[in-house]
Amino acid sequence: MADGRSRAAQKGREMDDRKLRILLAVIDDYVHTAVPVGSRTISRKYETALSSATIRNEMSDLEEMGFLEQPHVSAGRIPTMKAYRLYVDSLLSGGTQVEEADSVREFFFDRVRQMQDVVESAASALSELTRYTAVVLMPKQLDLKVSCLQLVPMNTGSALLVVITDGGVIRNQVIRVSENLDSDALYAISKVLTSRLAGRTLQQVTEALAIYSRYSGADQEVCGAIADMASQMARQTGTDTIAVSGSHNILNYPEYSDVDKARAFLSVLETKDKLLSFLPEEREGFTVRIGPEMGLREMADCAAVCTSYRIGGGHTGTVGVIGPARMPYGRIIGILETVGEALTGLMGETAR
Amino acid sequence: MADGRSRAAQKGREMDDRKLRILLAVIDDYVHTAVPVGSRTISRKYETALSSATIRNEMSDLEEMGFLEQPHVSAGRIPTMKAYRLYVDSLLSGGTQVEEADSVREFFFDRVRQMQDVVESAASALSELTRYTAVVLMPKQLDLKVSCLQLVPMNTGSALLVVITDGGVIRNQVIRVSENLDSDALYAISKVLTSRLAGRTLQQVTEALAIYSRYSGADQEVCGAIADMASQMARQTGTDTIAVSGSHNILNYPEYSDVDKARAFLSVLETKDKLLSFLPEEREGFTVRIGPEMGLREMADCAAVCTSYRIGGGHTGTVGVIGPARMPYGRIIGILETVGEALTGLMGETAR
DNA sequence: GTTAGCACTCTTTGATGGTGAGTGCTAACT
DNA sequence: AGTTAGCACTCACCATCAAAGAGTGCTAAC
Repeated sequence: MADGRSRAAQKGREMDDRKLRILLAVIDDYVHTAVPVGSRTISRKYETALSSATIRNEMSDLEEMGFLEQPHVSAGRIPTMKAYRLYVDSLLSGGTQVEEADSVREFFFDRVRQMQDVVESAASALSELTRYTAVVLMPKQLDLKVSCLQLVPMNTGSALLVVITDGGVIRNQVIRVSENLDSDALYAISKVLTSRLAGRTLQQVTEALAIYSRYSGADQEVCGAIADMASQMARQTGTDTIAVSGSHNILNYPEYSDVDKARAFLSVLETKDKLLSFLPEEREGFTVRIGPEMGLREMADCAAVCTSYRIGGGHTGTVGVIGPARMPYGRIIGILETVGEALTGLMGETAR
Repeated sequence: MADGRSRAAQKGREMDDRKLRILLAVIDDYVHTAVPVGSRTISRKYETALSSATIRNEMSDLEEMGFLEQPHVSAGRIPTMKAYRLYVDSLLSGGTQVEEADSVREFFFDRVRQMQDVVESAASALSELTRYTAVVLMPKQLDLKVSCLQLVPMNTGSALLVVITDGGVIRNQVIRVSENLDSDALYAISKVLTSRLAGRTLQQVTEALAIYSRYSGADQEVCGAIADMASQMARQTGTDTIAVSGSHNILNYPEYSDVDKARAFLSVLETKDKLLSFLPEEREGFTVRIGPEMGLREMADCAAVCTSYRIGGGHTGTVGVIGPARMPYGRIIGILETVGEALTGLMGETAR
């Protein structure tokens, strides 16, 4: 029994180069066909030098090692979550191929560029490119500082309040103002407001205005509206803003030909909390969650590939792709890298 | 043969009150259960005074008249598109019940209100309330007139250009400006621009700026950007802006338990042209397209219920619900009425 | 260490027969 | 005449069963 642990007996249980090649071949084939892959397939399509029997032996070992499994005893093998994990890890350690950079950029240029818009078109571009579900998360920005406030006249009695923050986040809202304020008067108010409030966080603006409005009788109305908006912005930028696109792409994949499964998947995407639960905290590089790592029963056979992008002020957002565990990770990571870079670029531009 | 057309022979083919009641009962039952309904069901649940045999005779007549059909010879009956049409027409001629007004309004109030946002939250509210797919169309506005242009300083070298039109449509974009323009200088430019351009349509603004920029050397950059934006806005507001929400609700209904059907449905929603093809031109009241009236093979067993809402300037947008032909039209129409009114209210507010 | 051969397993597919819901028709009833 | 009971008939649905095919594990030979 003691030599059950000897080198010879262990031999079959160690990962060697050939085993790895076979495993990758199985993964590759399964990713494309979604059909359990048999030894003969590998023998003919990938390792033509080896016979199916040899492959069979190796696959048997790989199964014992936990990288493959059989849906039933006489079907081919399919990769386990552990196999995908290995596969992804090997991808991430090497460099990733970037080929689709051009088409990615094309997707962006035609569109209006403002924070929200950018986030949405990024999601839509990403889902179209990958044919999976794309998620883009706007960074939380609890410490946004106001850099400019301006009132733009609309009709008499109403004006558009524009707030610009250092992160480049722009928000505007229509407010009611006293009817005898013309364009110049509004501008004068804007200047005063900006000089007093610039550099403060949204939270501080809310507080400051509560005090300020006591002293200025006439503009009380305006101050109230601004305070409202500031606190609303603070709330909004403190919460996560999410853009999801291409959620129905999931229907293209046979693992979701069961409508109930598809519905479960889609309903997770609708539930902000659940969605956030498996999107990683901001961090460098790529994060890949596979199967149980997602932490949700409904997502037990899914995977999520995420990366982060930067906007001004040290804030980072998250962008990712969600699909069945059987995904072409290499391609996804390549696309995601480009999209992440494009986002960093565009957000920078908007923010500057 | 001539008296084959006599009153007696025709008798069974005329719609009388009892036939109508039975037809409505079949529709009602089928709408809720999605199962072909048999004579016995009607006899027990609806027309308890009549025996199943009598119902059977009437249903047979109704089938001959084209209001009912049998999926196969010994199944119950299901309503035809013609039946839904009759049903909807009778609903529309009477008043509609509005019960859910409160919950509709609640849905709106928490949200940011700006044109685009309003349209989107309307779609989302509508789909959540009805559990069907909701579509909201922003009105085309080819004749929008600029009422105000203003440059708001951001960092040095860039400014936010805000354009306000008479329809209340607000658009803003970051543009680069000469670095030695401070807040006051930008305001001065804004005043000049507004005074020269106010009242013109976006198209005219584009043209005017092409000329104007020849004379003013320094601000050429700014003018170019404005011209760009104006033409972009003109293009955008000339095109239809569509918000679709709850498209996956379709999966809740058994007629779409076939994934291929669901996919076909969803892909229509993604194709702007197809989507627009069955949304009615602006018109008063409710429009209901049923089955073949949709004009798309993929939508042959669907229905769309639409109504319109008004924004300032005589423009009207469209809001609608899409689902299987088997829909609780009464409820849908009620909800749609409230949403339409709410939209008219909110858009008015934004626009004023 | 690799491969050919073979028995075995288990899904898939198609055919078969029974069951039940629902109909149409006829004859009797009001 | 309109309504109802009764009955034969049809057809989807379901379970059962057998044949086919794909793929494996094991053994023996190379």
